[in-house]
Amino acid sequence: MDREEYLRKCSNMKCQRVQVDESYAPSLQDDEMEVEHLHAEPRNEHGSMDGNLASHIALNDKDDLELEVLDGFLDDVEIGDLEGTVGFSDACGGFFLDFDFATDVEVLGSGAYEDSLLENSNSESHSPGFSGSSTAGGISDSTNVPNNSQSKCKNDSLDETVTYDTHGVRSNPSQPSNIDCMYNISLDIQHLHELNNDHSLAGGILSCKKENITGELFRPAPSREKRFRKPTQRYIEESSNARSKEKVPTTGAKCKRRSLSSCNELHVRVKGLKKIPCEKSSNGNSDVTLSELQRRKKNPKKEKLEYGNEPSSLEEFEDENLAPKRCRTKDRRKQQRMWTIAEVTKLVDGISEYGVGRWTDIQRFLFSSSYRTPTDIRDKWRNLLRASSAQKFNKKEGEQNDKNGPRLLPFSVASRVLELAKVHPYPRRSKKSRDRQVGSSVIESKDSSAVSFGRRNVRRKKCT
DNA sequence: CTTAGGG
DNA sequence: CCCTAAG
Repeated sequence: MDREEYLRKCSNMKCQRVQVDESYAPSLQDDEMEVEHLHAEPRNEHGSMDGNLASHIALNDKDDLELEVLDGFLDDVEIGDLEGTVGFSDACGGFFLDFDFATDVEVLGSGAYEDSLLENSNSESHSPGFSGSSTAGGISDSTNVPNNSQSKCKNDSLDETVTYDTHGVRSNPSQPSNIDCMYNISLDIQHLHELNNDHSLAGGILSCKKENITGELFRPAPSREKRFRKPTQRYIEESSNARSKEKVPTTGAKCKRRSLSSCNELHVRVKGLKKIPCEKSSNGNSDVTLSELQRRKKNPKKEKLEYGNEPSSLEEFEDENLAPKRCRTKDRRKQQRMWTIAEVTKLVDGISEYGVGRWTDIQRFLFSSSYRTPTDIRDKWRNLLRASSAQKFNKKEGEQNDKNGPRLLPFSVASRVLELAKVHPYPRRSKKSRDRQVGSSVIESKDSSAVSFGRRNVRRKKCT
C-alpha cells in the first residue's frame, strides 16, 4: 500500500539520521552527552518530528479530533523550525519549549513510557510499519521482545539519574518538569540507539506524541511567549507591586506565566548541567529575583537584630521622624536609620584601629550585631568627613549656624574624625592623583634643580 | 565578594 | 541608602 510505503520512507529517513548520530556519538552513557546531543542538532530533531507527524497524520486521518490536535502541533513545529534558522540558541530554546508543551511528562515518565518503548520494539519486530503505534499506550507485554531485559536495564539506570536530577530541580514531583521531558526524550533516543533499531526512533517519538495527545488536552502551545524580552528590574518591581493590587489573573495568563518560569528554569538547569551559553534574558531574570530575594530576606533579619541591639532614645526619635519619609519613598529602600553617637564613636574607633577602607573588618568586629553593612559604614564615614570639615569651617566662620545644621556631631567626635582624616585620607589617592602628585613633585624637583643648576639646564637646552 | 564612587 | 563598575 502507498501508505505503508510512505511510512517506510519516513522511517528510513529517521534511520539515516540515527546512524549519523551514532557515528559521532557512539556511546551515550552519561546525561551530559545526551543533553549536548540534543543541543547539537535541534533542527534534525525538528525535521524528524515533522516527518513523524506527517506520517502520523497520514496514518490516523480517520481520527478527526487527533487530526485537529496534530494540526495545531504541526503548525507549532513548523514555526519552531522556521525559528531554528534564526540562531542556534534560539533554535534550541524553541525546540525544547515546543516539545515540553507538547508532551505530558507524567505519562512519559511513568510506566507508559516503557510501554511505548516496548511497543516500539514490538512493532519493529512484527512489521516495519507503524500499525502498532497507532494504538499506542495500551500494549505492554514484555515477553515478546527478546532484547527487552537489556534495554530495560539501561533504561532503569538512566531513570535513576533522571529522578535524581528532577529532585535537584524542584521539590514537587507532581508537576511536570521540562527536565524530565528532555531527559525522557534523550533516553528514548539512547534507548533506540541501543536497540540499533531503524524504525524505532520514528515510532518512539510518534508514540510520545500520541501519549501526550491522548493523555491530556492539547494546550495551545505558548512557545511564542518565551521569546518575549525579559522585563527590566524596575518593571518587575513595579509590576509586582501593581499586581498585588490587581485582580487575580485569568487562567490563561497564569498558564503563560508558569510556562515562562518553567522555560527559564529549564534554561538555567541546562546551563548548570552543561554550561551551555544561555540566553541572557534568563540570566538576568534569575539574577534579579535572586537579589530581590536576598533583599527581602535581609530585611526581617535586620529588624530582629535591631531590637536586641541598643535602642537609644535618640535613635527611636529619629526613626519616628523618618518613618513617614520611608513610607513615602519606594518600598525597596531600606529603612533609614540615623547613626547614634555611640555608633559614630564605634566607627571612629574601628577606623583608627583597622584603618580606612577596611569596612568589612570594621563591620565584622564592631558592628557584627548591627544592621550596618560595610557600605553603610563607609557612607557614614564619608558623611562624617564632610560634616567634620564643614563643622570646622563653620567654627572658623562662627558658630551661629547651629540651627541650620540638622545635627551637629560633638566636638570630640569631630576632632577625632578630623585627626583620622589627616592620618587616613578617605578618598585614598587614586592612581591619577598620585601620578599628578608625582608629576608635581617632579616638576618641583625640576624647578629646584633648575634653580640650583640653572646654568647647566640652560646650557643643556642650548646644546640640544 | 569587597571597595569606591556617584546619585 | 542605592546602584554599579572595577579589582
